[in-house]
Amino acid sequence: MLTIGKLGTSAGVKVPTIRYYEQIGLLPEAERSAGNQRLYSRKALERLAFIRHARDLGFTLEAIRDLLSLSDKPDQSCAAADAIAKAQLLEVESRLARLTALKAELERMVEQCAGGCIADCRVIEVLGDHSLCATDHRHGAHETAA
Amino acid sequence: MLTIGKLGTSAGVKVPTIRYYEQIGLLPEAERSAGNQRLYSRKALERLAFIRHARDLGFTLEAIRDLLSLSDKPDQSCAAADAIAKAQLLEVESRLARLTALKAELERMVEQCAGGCIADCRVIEVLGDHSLCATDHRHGAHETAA
DNA sequence: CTAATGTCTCTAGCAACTATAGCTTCAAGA
DNA sequence: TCTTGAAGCTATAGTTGCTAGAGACATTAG
Repeated sequence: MLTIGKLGTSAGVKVPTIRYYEQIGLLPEAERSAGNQRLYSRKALERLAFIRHARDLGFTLEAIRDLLSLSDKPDQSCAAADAIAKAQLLEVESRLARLTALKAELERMVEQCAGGCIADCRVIEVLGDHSLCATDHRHGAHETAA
Repeated sequence: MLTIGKLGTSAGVKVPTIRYYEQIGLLPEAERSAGNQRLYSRKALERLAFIRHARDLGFTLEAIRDLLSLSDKPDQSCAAADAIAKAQLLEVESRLARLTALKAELERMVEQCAGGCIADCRVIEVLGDHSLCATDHRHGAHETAA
């Protein structure tokens, strides 16, 4: 059995984050030692590694919750898991498209800056006037995860 | 003079967001009508449009605060503004790189899923085992803005 | 045995809003 | 003029995914 610290190091997750996952029900309540400290099995480590990996891939905790409950039912169709992954892929693709446009706009902005004073600064000017932009980066989906 | 609603529509910013910007000092306190309602000038509209545009380009409110205070000093060098824009460009580029890796991994995952049952699902399997991944998307910078 | 480290709970904070409740003000129609 | 409905006001709490701190207890190395 692992203490919370060992578990965290093994899975690459910080200790308070593990407690947080338990608190929101993403991890089951851990067993406790005589002195009330959390103890974790190999299985718990696997589950946490799963969460960690899915987070790294940008899945929300809600999506991970669903994926975990699916992975607990090995006999069911994987259509649902597939759908979640596909949705995440779409998310990532749309963010990618948006970021690509942003990058182009920022590059344009930075290139045009001749380095004079603020009054002549293209950075400030472009920010103040969207019509100076080449691409349509308006009202984009603002994101939360990587 | 514009009411807060008109201002919001003109700038493409929601009314509560405008009040929030005022609250955190990004917008100056608005003038008030006899009945205590906020009233905005053309200048206020420009300032809000600037903020909106910068947000669309992914600048944080902190960065925008700096850019705004710079834009109020037209005689100074634009080096600082330039630096902020360049930092933002770097940010966007690093997010882009990360997202590109994520996309590849998600595509692999989704492609490999044969559509059977959970026990055979590549999506679940790959999530459970990082070593099945092609790229290094581990411990990436998790972001907040677009 | 003691000191250092690890763990415990609880609360509050971060960004950047969004939503709700319960009130007042305003503009337009009857 | 009255009334109704939209728009405005304040204040507070919620969102996501953690992170940081306080103050107390547990464990372990020397």
